[in-house]
Amino acid sequence: MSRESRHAIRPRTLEAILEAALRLFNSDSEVTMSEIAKAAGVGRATLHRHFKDKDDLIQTLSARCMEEMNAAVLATDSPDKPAVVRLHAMLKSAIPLGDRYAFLSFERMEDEHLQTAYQEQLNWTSALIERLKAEQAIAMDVPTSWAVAQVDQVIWTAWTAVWNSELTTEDAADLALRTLLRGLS
Amino acid sequence: MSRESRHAIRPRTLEAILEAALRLFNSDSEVTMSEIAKAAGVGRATLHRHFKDKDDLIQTLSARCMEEMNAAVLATDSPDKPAVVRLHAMLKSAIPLGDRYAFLSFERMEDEHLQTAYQEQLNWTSALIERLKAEQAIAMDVPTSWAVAQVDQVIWTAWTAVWNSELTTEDAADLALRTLLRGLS
DNA sequence: CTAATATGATACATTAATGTCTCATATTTT
DNA sequence: AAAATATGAGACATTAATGTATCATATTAG
Repeated sequence: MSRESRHAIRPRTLEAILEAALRLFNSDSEVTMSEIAKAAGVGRATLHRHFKDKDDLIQTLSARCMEEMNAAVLATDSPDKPAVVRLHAMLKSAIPLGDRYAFLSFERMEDEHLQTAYQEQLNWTSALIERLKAEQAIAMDVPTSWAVAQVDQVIWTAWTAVWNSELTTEDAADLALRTLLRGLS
Repeated sequence: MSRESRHAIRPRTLEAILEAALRLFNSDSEVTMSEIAKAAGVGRATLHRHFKDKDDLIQTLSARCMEEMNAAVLATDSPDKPAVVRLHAMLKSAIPLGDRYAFLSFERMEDEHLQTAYQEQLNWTSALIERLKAEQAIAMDVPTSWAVAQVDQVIWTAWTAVWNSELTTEDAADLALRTLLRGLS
């Protein structure tokens, strides 16, 4: 929402738009503004009133997803506990937000502020990986970048399994934790 | 190339187009035919002469990627050897084709024939997972669908690492194998 | 070398999506 | 209840991508 809106946006309208946009972008990245408006049950003009263009919408949605991810992970984090516990908590928080995760991964991030925020996410995970190594939960000789990538991927895989009703969130988080700890040991 | 071309296509032209298209689609799914033509060093008219529309190009490219994947995997497969050996061989073959893999995963497959071919790929992997279970290389209680997803994801992760010059193909395949076997044990 | 033909460049028409505007209606605020 | 204002619907203009046709040139095949 870069445009200094001449109209304030109603909460319901904003939520409906962002929810529909997230869903549609995840099922097909080539979505039109018309389709988003229709799926959100909102007039096309309303969309253009509040979002300058598709990039503006994507940027707003990206920022929202990033905030939600950060908030969810930080809310359940306990820096004092063992890294394994923290990883488990992180997975349980992040997996239900897998759609946000996927969106952030797929969309190109042209916005610099957002890029650095995403980088901080990766750094957070990197730091956790290092602690896992220090606590000998995973092997030292596994490249940290590899481990971080595995964490990213397993969140997406777990979310997909949950979304397909193959697993519950709990089971998916447990399986993800086990897969990661053993796979990287 | 659904259109019964009034002009035959020259091998170099076809290769240049498909190579450019694969590269561009993987870096941004919203690519125009113009961009593809330009990247391929080919006239825009030539593109439209041989491909009815973007879907036609995607379909042709998808079929090509599928064939290459199948050929590469089957060429190095030894059905008689232990499943672990077969998995390793499969990873070594598939990782260098990670870009094909990614393309097939990202693009929606509207073509029915292609969908079944992709499903066969997944079935092949499923069968391999079952044999790994039978040979006690991985745990019985890991859902096969989870294991298949892990294999898919690790190929993509490994290819990315290779593409980023973080690992060699050999190292990536070894790391992928190790991650999978331990992670699913 | 010559004929056949695939290509590139250009011009042109068509289409789909975008972005803007107005105004009646619905919602919220006071 | 009345005023303020966000929304929906539709008309409209603009733009970007698409798809087609022509013709000179380059490439290939004979």
